[in-house]
Amino acid sequence: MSSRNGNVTLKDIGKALNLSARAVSNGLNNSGRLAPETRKRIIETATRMGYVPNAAARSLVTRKSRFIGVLIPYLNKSFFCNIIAGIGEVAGQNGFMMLLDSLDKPTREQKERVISSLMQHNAAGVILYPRKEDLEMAYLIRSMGVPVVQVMEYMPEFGGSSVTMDNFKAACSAMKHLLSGGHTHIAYIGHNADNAAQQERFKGYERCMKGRPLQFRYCRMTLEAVCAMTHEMFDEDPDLSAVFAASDTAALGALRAAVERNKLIPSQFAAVGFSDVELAANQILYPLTTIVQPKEETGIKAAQMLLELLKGNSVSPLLLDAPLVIRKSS
Amino acid sequence: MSSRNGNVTLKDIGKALNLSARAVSNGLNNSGRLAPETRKRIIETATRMGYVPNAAARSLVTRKSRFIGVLIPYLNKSFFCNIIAGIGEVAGQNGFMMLLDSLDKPTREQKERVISSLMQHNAAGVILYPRKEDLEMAYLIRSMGVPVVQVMEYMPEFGGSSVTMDNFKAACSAMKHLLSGGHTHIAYIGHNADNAAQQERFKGYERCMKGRPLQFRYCRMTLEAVCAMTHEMFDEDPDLSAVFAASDTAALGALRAAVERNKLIPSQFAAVGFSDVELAANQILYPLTTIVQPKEETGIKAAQMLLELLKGNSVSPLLLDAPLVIRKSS
DNA sequence: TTGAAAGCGGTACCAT
DNA sequence: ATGGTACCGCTTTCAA
Repeated sequence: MSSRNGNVTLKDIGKALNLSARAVSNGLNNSGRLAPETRKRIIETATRMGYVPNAAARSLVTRKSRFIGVLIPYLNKSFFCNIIAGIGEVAGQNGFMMLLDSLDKPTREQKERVISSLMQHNAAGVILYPRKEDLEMAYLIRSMGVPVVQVMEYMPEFGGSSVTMDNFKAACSAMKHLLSGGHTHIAYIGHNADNAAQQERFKGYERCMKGRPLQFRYCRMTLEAVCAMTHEMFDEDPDLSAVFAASDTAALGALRAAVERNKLIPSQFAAVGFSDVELAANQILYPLTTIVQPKEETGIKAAQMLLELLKGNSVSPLLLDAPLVIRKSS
Repeated sequence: MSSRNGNVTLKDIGKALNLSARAVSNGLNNSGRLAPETRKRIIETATRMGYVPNAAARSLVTRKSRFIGVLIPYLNKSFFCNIIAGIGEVAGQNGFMMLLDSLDKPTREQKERVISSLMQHNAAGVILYPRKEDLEMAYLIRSMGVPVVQVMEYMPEFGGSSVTMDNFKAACSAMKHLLSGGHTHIAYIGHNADNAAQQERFKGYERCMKGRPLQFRYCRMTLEAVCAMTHEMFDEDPDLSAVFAASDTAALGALRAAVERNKLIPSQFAAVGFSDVELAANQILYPLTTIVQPKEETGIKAAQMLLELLKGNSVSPLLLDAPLVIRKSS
């Protein structure tokens, strides 16, 4: 009698209209055969009585759900939130909900919990920001018959559907920009070398340097660590005048080192980052030139792709453009 | 036969052990009376067979769910992600999932969709970052018998459980810090005045100014807008030497204006922000002194509070401390 | 201590 | 075109 969940069932509506539950179900779902007149009366009465379908009951019998599992490494970084925001938008518009799980702790226990929650709720599909260590989990999910869409990164061993961006091309556009600024001593700062996207960025750097002496380092992506490392690079090559970094934080760290050495930005030192996270544009002094990873768009496209997959349609991998936005750091 | 959702049911396990479904259910849930020996065998067999409970079936019969609705204004800001990360952590540890909804579009349609999704899935409880315009929705949720915990902000008209922070006290600690730095011409920059938290921050400013002439503005919280406005304030009061802002972005905007006027930071101009979002610490030149809103902790405590509520325990509103972190902007 | 059976709210198949 | 009915997987009440 409590109004929890409306407590109005199909049976109730049927009783009110002298119809069977089945008729009401068909009426509301636009399925089956039904006199248009009846259908109309059903819909009217349902809204009047405040009917709300029970997702659990429906899911139980259809063996389907309207849940999209969303698996990302971290929840508390704006980068991932932006992707999620895109997914959530499309999901919501289509009556789907996200089941969010972060994979920050790569323990066996956490992975099992994630898989378990997806299975318990019978997730219809999964959107995954993949990392090497998640490969096994991805296979497990697929083996349950659940379609997986990879976003932003891509595990070629796993294959399948994906929404990614052209890291090589993006890196080249960043490099061309620096080269056209007259820089010749350009260093690359990356995060790790065993990740496809990062490798592509480095390849873009390498290619555009066309045989000029390379200078590159891999470093933990904190302002402080990168700053210290950039000082080392200055010591090594006093003519270093630009950095292309595989992340925004790294680019900012390099800029800090340059500022500490009293170099003028951007004439004596320039930096280009990668991602366009919150930090990039919101610098007091040197808003960062960077590659704009289309985070929200990636989420949107991935959700749309997954919905197509769920309809049984086939889809092709999608490669989005990542433009360069030029600000004051270059 | 497909391994989707394991497809192993209680009945299957019962068959394998020559037990009834009920016995198995009781065995796995540690409920009912059962021989300890039997219980052990049940659990063993269940794990061996890869049993995964069907959340829909359980929810259907118990009329409960293990979903926590999480309602926030925006998904694509790090501030809210940090709160969500805290909630998700506790939820996951307790077998709950978040149902995330953002209320960015304050249309009737979006609100109905949000309510509908909560009802369809029979959300056990809701964590809400409240804004004035969400009051009606909050009442609606409560009227369905669903407990609501407010986080970060607080609608006194609505009352009930909450995890917030002492904005007045925090503002005072920021002001004391500025005053102890010798500043006397201190301005306040706020966002809007019809929000309890913001009002408290202003009150803290006002109180600490102890009758000194106040200078305060309300402004859209973008770096550019605040920067322009700060220039106006400098024109009005050339002795202005510090700003206490109700947000980090605003503080950064003020700093930019000061830098543009060639003021030395922090000796000639100081700024203190509010929140400690990603941007604050990650500035190339002037990492921001700011009040640290305990975002993740707020999420954690709110989730724990909601779980207590769901157990039928009573809880008291929680007021967290928000420390000042001193960086280079002051 | 355990089994049998009913029923949660839907959907789908089989009649009529 | 519509109604009756079985059943999805689980919990719970009643019997044994």
